[in-house]
Amino acid sequence: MPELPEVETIRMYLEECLPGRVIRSVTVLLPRLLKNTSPAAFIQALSGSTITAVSRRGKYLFIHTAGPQGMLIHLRMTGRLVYEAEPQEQVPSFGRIIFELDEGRLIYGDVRTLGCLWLVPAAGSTGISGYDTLGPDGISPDFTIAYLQRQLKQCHRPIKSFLLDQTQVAGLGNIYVDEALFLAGISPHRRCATLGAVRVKRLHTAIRQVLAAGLEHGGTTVRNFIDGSGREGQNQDYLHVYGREGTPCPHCGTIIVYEKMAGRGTHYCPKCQK
DNA sequence: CAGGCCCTGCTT
DNA sequence: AAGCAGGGCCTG
Repeated sequence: MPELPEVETIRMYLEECLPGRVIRSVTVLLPRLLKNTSPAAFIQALSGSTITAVSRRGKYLFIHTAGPQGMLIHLRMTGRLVYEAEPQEQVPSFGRIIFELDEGRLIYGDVRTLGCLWLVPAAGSTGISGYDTLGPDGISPDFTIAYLQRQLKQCHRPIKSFLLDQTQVAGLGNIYVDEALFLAGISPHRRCATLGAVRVKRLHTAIRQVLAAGLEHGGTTVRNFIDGSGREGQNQDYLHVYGREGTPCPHCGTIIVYEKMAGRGTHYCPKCQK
């Protein structure tokens, strides 16, 4: 379940490898991953073009090219992008789309095949609604305390649901939301509009903190995550509540609770988080 | 607002 | 053999 830190970890690696590389050919092993184009149009548009940059907004990766079209990718649950400088004989496990480059190759792999790839215009809006409506990125300067306070004030949902909403803040997923709420001492059930200024500020700090920690540790590998070079992250060793139900809260010793909220597994300390 | 859907591999 | 993992989108 790649969230902002995992996607950014991948982006940073690809940014080292890909710019300047020419896409020689594309093999689409699983056409249904292409959401707004046929395999033929996809291959036609990208073959021969030179990759210029790799950017990220929220959990989306944007592979920019020198041509009129770029590629937008969402890894969803189990997508992965791996660059092989020296391609092996066989396609790696779960390889779904292969980009042969002038040097090496880029492989989009996906166990559960829930990921999405789109062909998008190089400039202007992409026409992909999930991307065009993203809120400020969780680690960007645009995501300010004032912005957070303003949005929360007019929202009556539980805070967990708000934080998972990519149009409010981009990049948080289930793991980092549970962690941020723990650090901020806020219950996932808490209604947004009832949060006072002190707690909003604490939440803002906590969001920044968990994302920074995730990045610093190369992402969180709970099940499937590997980075652009095929390595696992280390941030799972630093989680406070996610996946720790039934164990004592690191602050007060109360047993961490697990329950379903809006279809998501939710982990929190009923004593520390109010 | 909750719940279903998509998906597969691992756990129970 | 069923349950579970859940991001984003869709429906009721």
